Amino acid sequence: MDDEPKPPSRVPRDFESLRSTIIERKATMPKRLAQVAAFALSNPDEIAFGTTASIASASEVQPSTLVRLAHHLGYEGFSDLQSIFRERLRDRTLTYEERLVTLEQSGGEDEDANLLSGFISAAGQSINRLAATVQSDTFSKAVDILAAADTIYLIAKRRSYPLTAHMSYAFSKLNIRHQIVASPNGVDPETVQFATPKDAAIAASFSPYAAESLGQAEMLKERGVPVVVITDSAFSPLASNAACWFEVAEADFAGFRSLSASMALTMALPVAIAERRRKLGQPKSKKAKME
Amino acid sequence: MDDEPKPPSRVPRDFESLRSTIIERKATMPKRLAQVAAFALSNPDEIAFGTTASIASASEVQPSTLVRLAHHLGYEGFSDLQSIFRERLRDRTLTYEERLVTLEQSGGEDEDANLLSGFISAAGQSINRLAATVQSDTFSKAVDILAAADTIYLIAKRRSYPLTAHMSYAFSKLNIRHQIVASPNGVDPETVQFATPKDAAIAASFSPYAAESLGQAEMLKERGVPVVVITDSAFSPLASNAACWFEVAEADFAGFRSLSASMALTMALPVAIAERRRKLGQPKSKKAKME
DNA sequence: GGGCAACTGGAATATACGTTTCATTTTCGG
DNA sequence: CCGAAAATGAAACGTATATTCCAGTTGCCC
Repeated sequence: MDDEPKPPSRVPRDFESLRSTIIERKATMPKRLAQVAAFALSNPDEIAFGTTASIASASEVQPSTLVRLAHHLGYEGFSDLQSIFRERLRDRTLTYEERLVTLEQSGGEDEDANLLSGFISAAGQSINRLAATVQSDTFSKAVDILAAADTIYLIAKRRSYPLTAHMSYAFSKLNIRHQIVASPNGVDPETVQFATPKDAAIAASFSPYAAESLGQAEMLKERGVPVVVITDSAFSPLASNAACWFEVAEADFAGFRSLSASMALTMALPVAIAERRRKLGQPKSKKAKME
Repeated sequence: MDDEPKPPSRVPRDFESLRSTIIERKATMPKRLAQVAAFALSNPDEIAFGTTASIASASEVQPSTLVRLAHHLGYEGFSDLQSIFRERLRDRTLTYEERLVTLEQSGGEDEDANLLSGFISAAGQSINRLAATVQSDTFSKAVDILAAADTIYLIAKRRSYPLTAHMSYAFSKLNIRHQIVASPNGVDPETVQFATPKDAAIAASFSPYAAESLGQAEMLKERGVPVVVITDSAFSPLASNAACWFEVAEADFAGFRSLSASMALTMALPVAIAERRRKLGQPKSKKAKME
């Protein structure tokens, strides 16, 4: 009955602590309690909005079990437990989509503002999609390859060029030897010829794929240089040549595709590479430093 | 009593329609109804989770007024109205922060993944902040200035250079005459000297401000060239020289600041300029086309 | 395998909730 | 300024809700 006298372990007052607590204690819980606890974590919104009756039938337990779970976790009752699930939704920061609706409405007929909000929205969508689909193992593999490289060749033309521009800056700051394949005097093919299998490359290209980028990536592949690819689909001609590749689905607006997601990726890469090298005693970057 | 027989105007079933409906009809509503309707729009979470009693006291009306509002809008009762506010929270897509917590937990000790999620998170924060703080009038003013310009000079060094790189691409695609102030052979000061008061410039720089950018912006200002500035605070040395300026607060991670927000802004600018010129009979871009 | 504690299901209960009702006040046209 | 209609405040009402209680079942230790 008096389950709650638990002075040692404090009761979680925010969703994340509650989540950990449940995961931690689930193994030692009675069957029905564990059952409804699992349901709660996979259907948090159901707990937030439902009633004891509705949740009970959805999770196939008795309403009383919900109260028992709450007591078991140290809460005063189901309502107390429920408040945690509600707080989670309550103060959630607005998504930009929602903010932008407000912006659009306040702006009224202001076409400029609509344009701006459109691009902001596209950027947000891209970021969100990246966050949802990121495969961390692909990222790790890319870092493996690039951290082992002597020189990293950077290939990205036209719309994707800003990615290269930023990576070049970051690599420089981090003492990582690299070479942009974008000369003003047309010696790109020759630049690529200098690459050896001890080097590596990052190639970014999105539909419609720049012919130059494809050709250069192809050439590197033939020379045995591993190429890390950032592109927009599995059907990209770049993907087939890749040692590993990222699929980044950028949203577009007014015909201009966002670069936000790719940019986040290309910001993370240099730092991750530097970090990896630091751990391994920086076999490459040290060399680069000396010259 | 029978308020609801309103076959013509359908009852809004999603939050945004409800919002519009309320805004539209607020003027013709009785005092108390308008009062609680306004409260509902500014405290939607309160409606979603509160009870008639709690909402009534918070908005300083009687509980019955809530039911009256619901009926007035055509709902079956308060609970029906409340469900709209709940749906809004229910299916809201997760914020990346939340997704990334999951990513971090699933990734466990994976440091690479943490780095990546950090950059994604920083990008998302930047976008969100921009969405929240955008002043559309500043944007309009910037477009006014730039649409009237003969040639647009682009100034952004080092970390901000990708912004210029993208704008140059977009301007080219849109047939807008521009000049990047970033020559490989050190003639930037001379380039800037060509500018006249009929031109305009976009300068982007963030702390620590690149001395070159400051100097060139200053020089343009002295020559009477209006400068649109993108920077990170009102105290930026660039802000004082600006014809108009944007404050963009980029989040940073691992010492590298995100460019997502500024990038969204610099994507919107060229399109907005092109659009403005199209409306005004493209007095400048036509000229640029001919030469 | 017996006995005890823990767990579970289902009904009982007190409460809090949304809603309705009605008296009072306010608004506005004549 | 009067009177009808609308709007409002306050209390009463029925219902659905969270919670408790108790009987039945399961699991486990001695």
